[in-house]
Amino acid sequence: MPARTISDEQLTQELLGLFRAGGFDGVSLTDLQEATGLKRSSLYHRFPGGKLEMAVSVLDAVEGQLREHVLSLAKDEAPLVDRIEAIGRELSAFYDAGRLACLLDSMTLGVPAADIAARTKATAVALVETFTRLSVEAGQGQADAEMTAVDALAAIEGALVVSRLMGDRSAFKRAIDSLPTRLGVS
Amino acid sequence: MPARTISDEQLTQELLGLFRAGGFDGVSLTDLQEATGLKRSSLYHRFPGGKLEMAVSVLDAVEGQLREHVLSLAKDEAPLVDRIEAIGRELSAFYDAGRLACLLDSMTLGVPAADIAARTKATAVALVETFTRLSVEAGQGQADAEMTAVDALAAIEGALVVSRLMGDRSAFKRAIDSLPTRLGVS
DNA sequence: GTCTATACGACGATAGAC
DNA sequence: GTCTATCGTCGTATAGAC
Repeated sequence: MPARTISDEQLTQELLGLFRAGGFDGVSLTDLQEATGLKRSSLYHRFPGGKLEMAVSVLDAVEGQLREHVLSLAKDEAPLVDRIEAIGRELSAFYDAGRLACLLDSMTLGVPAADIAARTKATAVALVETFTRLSVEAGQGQADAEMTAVDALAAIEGALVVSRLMGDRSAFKRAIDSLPTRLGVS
Repeated sequence: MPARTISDEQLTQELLGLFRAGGFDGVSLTDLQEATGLKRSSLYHRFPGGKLEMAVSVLDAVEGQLREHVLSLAKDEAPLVDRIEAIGRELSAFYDAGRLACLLDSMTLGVPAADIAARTKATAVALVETFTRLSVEAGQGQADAEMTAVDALAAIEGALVVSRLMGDRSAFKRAIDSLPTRLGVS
């Protein structure tokens, strides 16, 4: 079995970079082969389902990374504020302080394939559930906690859009920095 | 001069519907001719610059509508809260209570053409400037007003993304309803 | 596992009849 | 002003050699 010239992890990261910036329709197989250094047919060897399978694979990888490296922080032993701030730092790193678009936004334009709609929704729900738990822990009632959780996610997503539109990253920083307050930590 | 089978206004509205939902790359000329009832070549007769000119034309029309029907409300004679609420109602109508995506988001994915980047930015700036003026009028200092204005726009944009992701329109309603408070009206 | 070569449809765009 | 017909390119996807 000949060695792979690029690892699955690296491959997924390159695909992620393109899909998050351009969306599903905005990225061509030519773009993908240039970014990965693999020819079309090699990409099809790795992803027999073609471009759709590549996109789904990226979404799965992102949800996995998110759960493992970000949302898991919510269950640490540290004080509540510290955990929320740690999550904020991880999110800021994932979006390169607001310079990178959100995959959930770019992949849901147009009429997304069912696989894509289901996975983007699941990832959004995972984020909201974590924020909700933190907010409940901060003392909010369940209903209020769910609302503030959704609004916190919206603040981040919106800040990323505005950052792209106006080239001003300060809104993203505020969305991250305000996370503890938003979730109800005095 | 033979009569036009579809008015410029109707034509632009159909193009807007497609571009806001699918973004520039996500919409094909075939989509456009089906939505407008005009054949490719007729679309090119109206927009010699092709798809890019159609997109730019839509962006210009939206900025015009926004200035005329929404932002103009900021200069009415009514009390400040009433004017902000009126703007909220117009924005809610424009986005069909959160069911429709924002053109500024969908058109800036990928590497947008220079014309598109310039116009989306100009429209975003127009919104922020109006929000800023209202916030200053509410008693905030200039720097604070600019921040809250950007955050208010981000809240709306983010709520639209979340609405699309999770199918929950309540976040959009909250973003609109909280507009007066956000802009500093007690 | 990766490559070259190719199939074939959809893409944006244009020419010319009416 | 709208149409039919067509161009050349790029899209996704596949076959088969190495």
